[in-house]
Amino acid sequence: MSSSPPRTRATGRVTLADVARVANVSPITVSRALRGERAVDAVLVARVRAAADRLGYVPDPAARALASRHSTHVALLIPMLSNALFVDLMEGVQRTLRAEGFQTLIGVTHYDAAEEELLLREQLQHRPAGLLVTGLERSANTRALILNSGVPCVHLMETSTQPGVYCVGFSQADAAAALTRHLFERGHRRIAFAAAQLDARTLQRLQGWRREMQAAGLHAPTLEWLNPAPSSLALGGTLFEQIVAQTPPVDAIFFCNDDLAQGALLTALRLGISVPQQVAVVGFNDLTGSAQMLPPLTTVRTPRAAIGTAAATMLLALMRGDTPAVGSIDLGYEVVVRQST
Amino acid sequence: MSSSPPRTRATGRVTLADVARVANVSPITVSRALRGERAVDAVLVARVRAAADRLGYVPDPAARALASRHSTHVALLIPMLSNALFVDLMEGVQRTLRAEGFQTLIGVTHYDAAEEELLLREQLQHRPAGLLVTGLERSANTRALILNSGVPCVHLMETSTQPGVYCVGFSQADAAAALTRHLFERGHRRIAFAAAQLDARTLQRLQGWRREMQAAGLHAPTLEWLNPAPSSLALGGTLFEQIVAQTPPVDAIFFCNDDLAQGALLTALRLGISVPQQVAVVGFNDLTGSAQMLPPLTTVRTPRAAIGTAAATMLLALMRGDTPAVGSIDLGYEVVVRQST
DNA sequence: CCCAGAAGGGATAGCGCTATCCTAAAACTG
DNA sequence: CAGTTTTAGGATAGCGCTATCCCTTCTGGG
Repeated sequence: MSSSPPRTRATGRVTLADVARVANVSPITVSRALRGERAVDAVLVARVRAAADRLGYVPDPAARALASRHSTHVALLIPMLSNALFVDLMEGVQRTLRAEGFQTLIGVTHYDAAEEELLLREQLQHRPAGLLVTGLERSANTRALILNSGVPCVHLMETSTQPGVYCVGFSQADAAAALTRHLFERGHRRIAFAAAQLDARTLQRLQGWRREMQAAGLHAPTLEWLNPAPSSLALGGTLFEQIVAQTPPVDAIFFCNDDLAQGALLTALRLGISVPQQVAVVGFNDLTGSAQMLPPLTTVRTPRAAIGTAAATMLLALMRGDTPAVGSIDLGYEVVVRQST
Repeated sequence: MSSSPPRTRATGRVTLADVARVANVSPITVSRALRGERAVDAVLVARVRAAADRLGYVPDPAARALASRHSTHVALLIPMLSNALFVDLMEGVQRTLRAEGFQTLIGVTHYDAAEEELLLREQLQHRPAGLLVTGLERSANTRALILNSGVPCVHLMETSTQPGVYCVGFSQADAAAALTRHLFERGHRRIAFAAAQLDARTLQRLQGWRREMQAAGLHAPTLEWLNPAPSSLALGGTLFEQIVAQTPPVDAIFFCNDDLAQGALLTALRLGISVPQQVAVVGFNDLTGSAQMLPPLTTVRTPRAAIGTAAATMLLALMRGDTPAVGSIDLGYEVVVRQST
């Protein structure tokens, strides 16, 4: 009984060398055959494949990363996962990257620049193959960190004309402006803008609203309700109560996010304030539930999943060493008119 | 100008060897000093630390994984991220693991056993240091995969008395039973049970409700409304409409999840059906918005974040090679009574 | 028919770290 | 104080893979 299995390594793992032995080629040929790297004779490729399958060979990512100096990890930094927006984004990213053999490592920044920098530092230690970050606004420090790392990076949710900066998103300001014009069309004049969190994208929406209000000569500072607290249904309700108590009364409220707007609609029901007759309400992002509200919420549908997919595709190109033809992809938005206006 | 920097490697990376040279010790001593492995003289540790700081040394995780045959990755498999439940779970896990230097890799199974097996296979190729999976129910194949991998594994959201199986969760059936008894106390007799998705935990809740209903002699098959479609506000509304149309009328509805219940409450408002006067409504999980509903929703608060934290802590122990004193941790639940009952 | 160039296989040498064994000195034991 | 054990540093040998260079064979043009 001296016949022993062909495993040689102490770890008992099936290695490239084992496959090479069985296929009767050199290890490097196995490596090339399996990766499709360089030209390898079709006959040998078939033999290698067969041997690998028979032995149940699985390449070791750590060894691969060490030898090639590239991991198969992509770091994705997003502000929150309690916002469905970012869940959709993440799923689009993950699906696309996974199909190409990349792992997605998610970091949640909680809208905190310092936290983002820390997460980035941690992630960069792991030599990610690529980087996906939310938005363009970050500390000079963090920006330098990304640049110096040499890791390809795509920015999500916004657009930019800056050369060498890769983005996939849409114009938050334009979307907010379009929604504001929709309120004008419905005859609303005193339109309040209520916002929470006050991150970069929220402020861009504020700009879009302001632009239209000022152009129409309707802007007034007292119409701006900016609260730095995290966005929530409860806060939306509170803001709504405050805003409707204001004199002279507003005839519409633009909430910077659907969850605030949903909270407002529920509070309106509780207070017996009729929407849109007494006051119209709009939200932003078209989150789950907005269509089920009473009345259903007018909002802006944003292409989150598509942004995730497109950004991941762009990153894949960058990681391959290609230079994308366009550095900034604008995927647009869509005003969804429902009964709240 | 023959003085050159001490970097020797072609990659330009600061390595352990560089630190060793500067600290005037052997590389293995640097390795031990920085990891706190074995006893190293305090003086040397200080010297190594100083040298590492000065050079900006960052260990290479790939090399580390290759040499030690352990990655610092933990795979977390969850059914969905669009359910806030799992987001809370994930955040608890990630925070705990990150503090100990572990990376969390999230896989979303979409409640699909085949998808779960595929994800698991992919993850195991990366030699994770640990595994966190949702629930106990999976194919024999998948269970064998986990067992044979030898990777420590903790199961989330449920409890078990089986030896060698590590769990952190609570009894879904008991929680559902408690909520059913609450409805009894409120005088309800004809209590429908409405469920979607029909995953293992949903069915456990069904069992808990059935147990109480049968014990009270109130059970009837026509009270069970089981829909395999994914849970959503819209589906909750549809189910509600169907159930209230039933004769003889039910006086309460137990929705297996808060999103269904929220959809039901909104539909009740639309239809002018008063809750809880005409029909009481309860949900499960106490998700965002349930407290803001009209009327606020009676539900069961589940300790998601705590489950994530406790499971990660247990996994850390297992990865260290320790055997936890208790294999199954029950973190309980809390019936939250609001105005919908 | 000779030679340049391409195609395809392999040998070699690491990637950066840690497991393992070894050794010398220090700290015990009775 | 000889003999045993502990402590702590280091040498060695990989972990499993790929980058790089080299060599042979084949192709086609002049």
